[in-house]
Amino acid sequence: MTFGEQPAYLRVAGDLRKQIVDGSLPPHTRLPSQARIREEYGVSDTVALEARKVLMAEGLVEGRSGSGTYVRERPVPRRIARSGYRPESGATPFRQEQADVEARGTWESRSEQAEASLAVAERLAVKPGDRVMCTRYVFREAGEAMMLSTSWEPLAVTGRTPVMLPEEGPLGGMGVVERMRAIDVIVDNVTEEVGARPGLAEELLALGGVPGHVVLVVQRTYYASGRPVETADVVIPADRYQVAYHLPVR
Amino acid sequence: MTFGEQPAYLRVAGDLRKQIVDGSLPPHTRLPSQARIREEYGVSDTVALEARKVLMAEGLVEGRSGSGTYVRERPVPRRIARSGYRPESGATPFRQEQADVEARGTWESRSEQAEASLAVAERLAVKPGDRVMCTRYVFREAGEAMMLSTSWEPLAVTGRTPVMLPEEGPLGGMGVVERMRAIDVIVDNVTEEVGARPGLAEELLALGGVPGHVVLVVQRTYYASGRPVETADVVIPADRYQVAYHLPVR
DNA sequence: TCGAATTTGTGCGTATGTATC
DNA sequence: GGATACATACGCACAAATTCG
Repeated sequence: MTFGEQPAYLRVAGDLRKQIVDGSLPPHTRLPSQARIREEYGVSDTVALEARKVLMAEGLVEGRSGSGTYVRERPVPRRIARSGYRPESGATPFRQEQADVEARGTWESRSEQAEASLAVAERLAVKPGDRVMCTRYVFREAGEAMMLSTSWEPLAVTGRTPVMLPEEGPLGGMGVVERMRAIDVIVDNVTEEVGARPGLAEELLALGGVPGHVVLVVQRTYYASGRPVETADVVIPADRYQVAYHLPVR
Repeated sequence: MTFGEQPAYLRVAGDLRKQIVDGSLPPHTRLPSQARIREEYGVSDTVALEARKVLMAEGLVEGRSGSGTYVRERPVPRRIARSGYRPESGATPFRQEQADVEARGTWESRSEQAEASLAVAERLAVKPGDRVMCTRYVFREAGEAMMLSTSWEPLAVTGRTPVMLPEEGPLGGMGVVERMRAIDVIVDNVTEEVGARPGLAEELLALGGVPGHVVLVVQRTYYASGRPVETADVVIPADRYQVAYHLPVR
């Protein structure tokens, strides 16, 4: 029966997907049951099942045992600006400006001294086991957790200075660049490496997500004259946020 | 037969997974065929199949039709540089330099005129239905598909010029900035919005993945004096690549 | 409260196509 | 060409959860 090119279950999944994305199957509606799919498309039970599985794997629908398969809501992700660069003229129509999440909501943090792991040591260009200050953050936006961050700073840089603890003292909570400048460390570069993966159970617990949700992971490292002075892992739920960069060309 | 707690296919998948992660089934080795799994675990063909599918969905193994199911290598994701900024001094120890994927491998493309959808029109600051040139790319790195890209350019900018078709003429395949410069459009800004989601079945088919795998999606827009001149959706498999930005501070 | 119908999730057996060795 | 193995497909069965009369 497969005289066509594409497997039957992909054809069925594709048709249902089209109905979902074009809005004829809006969120929270039930899509046809396995039995109805079988009838309407003239396919077997296995094909109908496999097609549903494809859509579930894509996160478009969610199966509820005994009830049905429902179209999931997909909120438009908001943008989190990740670059200090801003256009010079005030009136440019960059979309970015419209929906930027204000960098500062509320946050909690906890700092502790630790020894640099292999991975952190490499990122900070120190030896594994060197003392670092490790700080964990939970950032909230309107009460809702929007990102987790774990930051490491070599004590070789901040040790025995007023800014050793990121969230204490007169410059507490001021940001890496400002704090470093206070001890005459001029941050002039930053690298951000953006990856993505399924969120870990603990992360999604903190972020109010569901197991299987995707998270963005930003590995950020600040440099002062080529020397790394801080590195951080930022974990962001990808269904609610994206990260935006604005760069000059040439 | 399911007197245990968890489904049989999960039990089988779990046992095989353990052998993979603890190294007794190293990369490139073949795991037992469906028939052998059926015998060794005393389960049906369906369960053996389902167990293999779980491992494939997790990206741990890869099925090769007619040959077997093989344990995949799990390389550290490589970095794709997304910014033209480079440090001035040649000897800086930025990790970024070490593993950058060379921007140009091989690629295929197909262009066609189309009408701007609502979303594309907004990104290009044109009216929905305006004519645009739509080009789809598949980029390959050592033969393996590493990213998909769909690009839109308003014909109001490139129409009736030598660079209307991105991949033809003397500047074919030269990149947006160069092509635009040839018609006196000076690209001076770019925004990149990075999100992530489960890949669609067709995307993962093209990228050699499996339904459910995570992809990074970069929405890139080039601007010339505040006017959008090109926008693109770049789809990248997140298990193999991450995107790297290198930015000056202040 | 009870029970019947529906629906998903899981499992079984089989058949065929097709890629690889 | 033949043997092997995966990929797709069909049909069926049953348990658990949900819904509804």
